[in-house]
Amino acid sequence: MAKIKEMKITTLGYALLGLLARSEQTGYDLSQGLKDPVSFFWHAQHSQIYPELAKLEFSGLVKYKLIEQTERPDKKVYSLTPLGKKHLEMWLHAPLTVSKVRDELVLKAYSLWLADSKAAVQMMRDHAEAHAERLAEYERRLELVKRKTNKQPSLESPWFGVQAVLMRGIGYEREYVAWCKWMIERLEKT
Amino acid sequence: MAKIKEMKITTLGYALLGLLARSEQTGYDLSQGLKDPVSFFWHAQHSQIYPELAKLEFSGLVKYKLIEQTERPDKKVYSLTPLGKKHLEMWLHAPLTVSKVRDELVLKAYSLWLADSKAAVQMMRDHAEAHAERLAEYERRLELVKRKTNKQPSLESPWFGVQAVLMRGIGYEREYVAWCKWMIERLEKT
DNA sequence: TCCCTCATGTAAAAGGTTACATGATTTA
DNA sequence: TAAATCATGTAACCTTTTACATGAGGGA
Repeated sequence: MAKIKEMKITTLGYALLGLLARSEQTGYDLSQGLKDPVSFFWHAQHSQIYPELAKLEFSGLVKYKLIEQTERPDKKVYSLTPLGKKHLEMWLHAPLTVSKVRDELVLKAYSLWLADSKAAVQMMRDHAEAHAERLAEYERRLELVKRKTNKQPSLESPWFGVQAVLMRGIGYEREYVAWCKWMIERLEKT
Repeated sequence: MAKIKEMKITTLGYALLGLLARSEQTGYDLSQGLKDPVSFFWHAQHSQIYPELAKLEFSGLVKYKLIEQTERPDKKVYSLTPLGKKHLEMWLHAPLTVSKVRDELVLKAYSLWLADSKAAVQMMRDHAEAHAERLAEYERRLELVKRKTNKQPSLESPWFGVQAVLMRGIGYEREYVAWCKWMIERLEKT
């Protein structure tokens, strides 16, 4: 009656399954993948990824081939098992509550009536610039998707996922820049 | 040489200081305050707030009066000390890197090419509705700010902080709804 | 020479959620 | 009668970050 190989899959686990559904990868690759472009909505350090992969493997959701290398450390190339794909699909269809936001800049804005307004303007300028850069990067990537798929990916193509998250990223960053600019204007005209 | 009363202040600590800079409050009040409207960009459970307040008090950033009550449990009314205000202002002026986003719906969107598109549409509809409700709520609150401050709060008024975060909230939710609608359209026309 | 990339892990600490614990009053 | 509000806390657990650990090869 003992429950074997049953472990609760975390959101990070599903993030990894989602990446592996596209192509087999090493833990190292995945830690890069969770930077770019997935990093926009989910991120993790390699110290979290390696143990998570071990759990997924133990639960039979992923498997790996060991590739021996001479000039580089050996590597484990992970791929989805049919069970892993099934679990990923189950997760996709499960209901989800709205994710909570944590944004330290907005938290600061809440107390900005106590701050020096010149310093506040400078802070907002810096963030406007950082978000504008991200916006440009996502727009560049969306152009790339268009080129690779002839205008529009089909709904069954992994490129659809890329398009979907880039669209969200673009909207998010564009709106963030607009807010920073509104803040700057408000702070500047006494 | 021993370091006494020196503790690193967490972001939650600053969130609490920012609330106490507006008015003295109990831990209970603060846990409500971190729901509404601050919850949009920072949130915490009371189990995190009470120990954090104790730390802030130990460090001399806040103090409290014990109010004895007969029909209700006794309460501690916290307020900012001058040191607390100084630290809050220092934090406001400290540089800040861009906050990372964690959004499980966008994570799902990335793998949505594997899902049933009808179910996906339903999920997007639910989220569009939830975000539209928040949008309406923030807009209602912004109207209230306008009425309370005769159109526009001054930069030195705490209402400016409220206006700032509501503006961000409104932009965020409006853009989120727009993305959900774009997703629905894409998923519906084959 | 120093830093970056590839490549995998572990350990410790910090941050955050869920559950446990108590108990009177008010509202549905 | 059941749930919500007021009011404060602790304990256990889970998640995430930062630091420790190793080591070869390539580029500035």
